[in-house]
Amino acid sequence: MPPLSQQMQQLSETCSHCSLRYLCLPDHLDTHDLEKLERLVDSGAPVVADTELFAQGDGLTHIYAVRDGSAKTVRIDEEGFEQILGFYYPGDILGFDGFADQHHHCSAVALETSHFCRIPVDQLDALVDELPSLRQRLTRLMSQVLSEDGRMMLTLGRKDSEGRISSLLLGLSRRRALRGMPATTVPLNMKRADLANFLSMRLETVSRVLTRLQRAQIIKVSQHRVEILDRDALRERSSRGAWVADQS
Amino acid sequence: MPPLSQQMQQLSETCSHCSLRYLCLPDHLDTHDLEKLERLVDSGAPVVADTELFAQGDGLTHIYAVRDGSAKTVRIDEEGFEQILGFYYPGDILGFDGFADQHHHCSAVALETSHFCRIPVDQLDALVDELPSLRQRLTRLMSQVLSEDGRMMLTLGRKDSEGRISSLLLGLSRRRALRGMPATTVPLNMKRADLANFLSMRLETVSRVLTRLQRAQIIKVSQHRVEILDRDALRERSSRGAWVADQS
DNA sequence: CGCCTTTATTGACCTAAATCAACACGGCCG
DNA sequence: CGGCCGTGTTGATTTAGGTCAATAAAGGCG
Repeated sequence: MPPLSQQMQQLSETCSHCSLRYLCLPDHLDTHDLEKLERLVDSGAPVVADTELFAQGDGLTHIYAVRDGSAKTVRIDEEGFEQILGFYYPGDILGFDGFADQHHHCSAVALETSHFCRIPVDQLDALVDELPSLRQRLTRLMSQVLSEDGRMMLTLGRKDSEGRISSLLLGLSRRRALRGMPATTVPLNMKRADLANFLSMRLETVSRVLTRLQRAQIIKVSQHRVEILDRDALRERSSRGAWVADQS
Repeated sequence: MPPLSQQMQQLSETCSHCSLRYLCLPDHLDTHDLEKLERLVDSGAPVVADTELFAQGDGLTHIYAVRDGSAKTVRIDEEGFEQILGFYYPGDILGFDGFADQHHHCSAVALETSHFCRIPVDQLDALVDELPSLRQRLTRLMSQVLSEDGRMMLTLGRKDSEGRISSLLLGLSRRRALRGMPATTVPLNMKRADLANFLSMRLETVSRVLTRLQRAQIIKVSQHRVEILDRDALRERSSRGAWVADQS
């Protein structure tokens, strides 16, 4: 048996054996195309917590897939305001927004010590011209993000604090389920301030809502881990908060 | 001289002569590639106000480019809440979010009597495999949307009512400038309720803010048209409202 | 281990904007 | 021309959640 480090290396570099291949880029590629993609992928050294994977404004050289661990993307707008745009888990792709002008429009930061697959954009680009299946896969992934963004705008715009937290928890739980992980336990690896920023609330409010939901026996909070006790109640609250729009 | 109808027909179907080609799909395509794209484009009949171009859930058969007029996209989420996702002007593309699963995730509705270029997705898809330049163009356009969505989330999350309205007005103005139209006059072709829905405010608040800005000599409102009198002040207010996030 | 910094919770107060409600305007049709 | 309905404006009241402030855990480090 090869030493562990070499084993990991191998694991990291073969999409074909990756347990996340159906979530990630490789989905829907045949073995031949997949091989070609694999050759581009390079799994770098582990990225420690709070380290930037890429920074807003950087040229777009790579896109990244989360292998293990987690990350957030942050954007600082023209006026200097900071907004967390999303949290990313194994199988998620980081960097799509850089295709617009070949520069990243947000920074990506590891939430914990994590591993990422790096894919050089120029080579990917060339390969995409060669493999229609890969192009289609990329298009779909981007389109998915688009459609999730829509959902997020709705959450930010229409839901009250309880609705936002509930939606977030359900969303994280759903994404865990997709990855075959226990969906009743949701680890909140990010800080309260990150949650608050992402949901556009104050961290005091996040705290309050979490304890309120806990008192209502809907969740059980323990520092950086939430147990979902009553999923239906959570769903109910995630929509309750939303207000109906006026008729146009 | 050919009759007007025929003249328009011709105008509609040749991207090469379209004044919007640098905003729209054709940008960066050479004449040869452009010709091939042109053959796909079909400009249908005029779409009257409040008519659906496509409906949420419809299969993705075409994507659309606004030729003249304007449109909005609306999404109704699982819980029945309605959210306007965006307003679209000449040169903008509608339908990108359908690539995820070949179904539209929102409806598109004309705000006024408008013309759209229809592009059949299956043929576009085939052409994209053939023309790397077109693929790149599409990727960039989608990526642009992604990056604008980010900006919008920031607006919805962090800005107060004045900031939201100001940002919207500046945004619309900027987009007019891009199209070579007078940027100090911004027509608000949508209803107040649409504005309110889009910005996640109540229509009363929209009204109040507009009059407040008018009283401050920053804009001049007349039913469905806003004159920007003091752009700097508007810019100032568009950021003033935003609150700073807690440090992570 | 104990100190100090960072992160999280809880409380009291206040403000922006939602809500409720009345009213005004403009266009359309009889 | 006058009434009516859709649309927009303005006012009074309420409330969710932001703000300020104090306290409590938790984690890091000499």
